[in-house]
Amino acid sequence: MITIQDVAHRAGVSAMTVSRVVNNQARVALATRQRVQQAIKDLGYVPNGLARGLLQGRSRTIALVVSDISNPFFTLIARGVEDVAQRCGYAVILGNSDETVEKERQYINVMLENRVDGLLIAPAGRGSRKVLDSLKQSGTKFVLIDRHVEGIMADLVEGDNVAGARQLTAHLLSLGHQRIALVNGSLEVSTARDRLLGYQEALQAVGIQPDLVRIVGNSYKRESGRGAARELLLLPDEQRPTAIVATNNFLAVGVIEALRESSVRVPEDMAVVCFDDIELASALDPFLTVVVQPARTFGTLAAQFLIDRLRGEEDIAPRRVILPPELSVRASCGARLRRPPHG
Amino acid sequence: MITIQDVAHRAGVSAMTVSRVVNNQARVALATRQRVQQAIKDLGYVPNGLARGLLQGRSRTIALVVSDISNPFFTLIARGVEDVAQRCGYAVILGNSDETVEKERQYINVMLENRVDGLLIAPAGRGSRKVLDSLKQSGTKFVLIDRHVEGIMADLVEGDNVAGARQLTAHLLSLGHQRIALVNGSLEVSTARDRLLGYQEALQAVGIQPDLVRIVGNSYKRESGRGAARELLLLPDEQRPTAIVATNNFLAVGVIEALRESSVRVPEDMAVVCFDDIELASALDPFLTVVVQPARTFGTLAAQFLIDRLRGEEDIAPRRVILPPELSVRASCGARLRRPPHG
DNA sequence: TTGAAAGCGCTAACAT
DNA sequence: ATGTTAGCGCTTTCAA
Repeated sequence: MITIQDVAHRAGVSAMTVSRVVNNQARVALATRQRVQQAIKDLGYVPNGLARGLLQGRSRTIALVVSDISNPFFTLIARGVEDVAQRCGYAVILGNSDETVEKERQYINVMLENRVDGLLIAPAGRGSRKVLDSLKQSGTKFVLIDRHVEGIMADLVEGDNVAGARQLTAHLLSLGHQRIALVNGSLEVSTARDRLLGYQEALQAVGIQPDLVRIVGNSYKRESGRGAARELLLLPDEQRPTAIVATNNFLAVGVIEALRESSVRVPEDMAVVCFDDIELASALDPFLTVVVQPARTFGTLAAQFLIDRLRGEEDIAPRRVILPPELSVRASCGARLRRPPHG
Repeated sequence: MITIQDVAHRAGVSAMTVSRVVNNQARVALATRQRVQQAIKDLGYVPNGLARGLLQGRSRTIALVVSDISNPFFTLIARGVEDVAQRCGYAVILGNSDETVEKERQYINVMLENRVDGLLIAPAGRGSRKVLDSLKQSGTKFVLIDRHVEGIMADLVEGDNVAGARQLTAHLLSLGHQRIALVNGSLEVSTARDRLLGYQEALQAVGIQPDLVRIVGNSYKRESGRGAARELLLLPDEQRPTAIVATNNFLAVGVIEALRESSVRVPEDMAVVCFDDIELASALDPFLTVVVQPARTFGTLAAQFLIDRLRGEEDIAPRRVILPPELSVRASCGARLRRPPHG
């Protein structure tokens, strides 16, 4: 590897001068600067960020830890983060926690070893509190994305999950549905808790008992949605829901798969609505009503917050932003309750 | 920050001993080891990867540069890469080139500054050759994903794009279509060139001139697909295609959007097939025939290849893997040509 | 405007 | 089984 010394030697100057050129510092004679730049090109010199980072105590790198990057919701967040980071001169290291606190902890540790300047985290659950507390203690900057954790005061960018779930449920009510089930992820995650709340609020507001709740263990997975829907279909006719609120895109897909298995048509026989857009699908064949969150903005905002902190906003109180979701109504005709509720 | 010296001091040993404990090296007395581990815990010591990397000349970090992480195809690749990297003790730095050679070059440079041990790259185009050549020259390990570049011999994992396009086109022919258009991305990218080839082969095999080709400038973007489809709709009836092959998921969505704008029904009035699955959508509402590629496997394989190289397979010839795509036929009834071709 | 010296935190190589 | 020395490539500080 070419070092700064090599360049210095070739250009007939000291390493310091080369350093100054590389970092665009002022006090270098034009002629010298050009000579140095030529040497850099000739030798193909690439500064060693590790050495620089070691010395300066920062790496110009930030971490993004989400549950699963292959969820389009987090993908969009990643894209937003990456854009902002890039513009501000930071590289992004990626980690998937798979919704487990343990894997999350491991990742965060790796990130800390790599001396990331800060972290963006969608915490896996309440158990994340421990790691986050120790991060806080060590003075490491971080921003929470999409999910909060009780007892952790930190910068946060999330959606209004209560309102979103309320809107979805109210939408179904407005179409005439009375028996509305909720298929929800593990309550470890704040989004699941908040969405449950919104669902309950909407039903209670019209005097309906919110008792058709299925909490899947294995959070927000397609398989879980499928299992939950199967259970619901086993209910006797007069208890079976006529509509299902799935609290996330993966769950919704699982639910619909299970319904199709049993030849239950969507939305004619069973209305389905869910949180999170289903990306390209929606453009193609509008089929189910969803609550869309500005995921990319989650990413850009959070990254911006983090970088602001890194630039020295030490003692400013944590910024907590709650972005409003948007109800995107589709297939509302099909979803309208056709037969009067049984029984 | 806590350094190894601090730990050494607290445990009453030398830094070397601490280092040995941290790295699980053998020759440390059990008692000493425990004392050191206690000190590490007490102080919350996290080894400095920058210092270690500087010394050892490697960072245990690899780079992934794709055109756009928010394309589900690349998302899945990223997930595969991340899994393998994680298992092998590497962190992954992410970059989006947005299909521009210039942004790609910048990213690669940043990655090199961060002293990544190797790179996984889906090159933006033929212009990528320059960067890749210089990577090669500098001895930096890299693996190409999804796209090859003329003149660059390196490890490669891609799909059989010629065969895939041939299958899509043949499928349409088998349904009775004769005027089949191709909406393709910029020929800068190898996938676009190969897909064009497959399309041409399939048509020529049955004696049809493959002249209904639209190459969009702005590679593989939704907007481009929309524009191309609009153009095709402007053709006089007897020239207008009855089916469209879109060479990527984004283009397909754009095409379908444009068709819907003009009240052309898919697939009844115009059949559409495309490369790349449309993720969750396909599970929900099978509507168009696609060529699915094992994207996640692209990622895991490529990462494996890279890591193999990093572990010292210096002089082994480049491994070039071409994974077979799979034609997933859907909505074939609707896509069958109904009216005999005009004219 | 330029350079010399010192040291960031760690571990390879060599003692003991 | 443990310790000492030296130096990875860079920049901060001070001097010229």
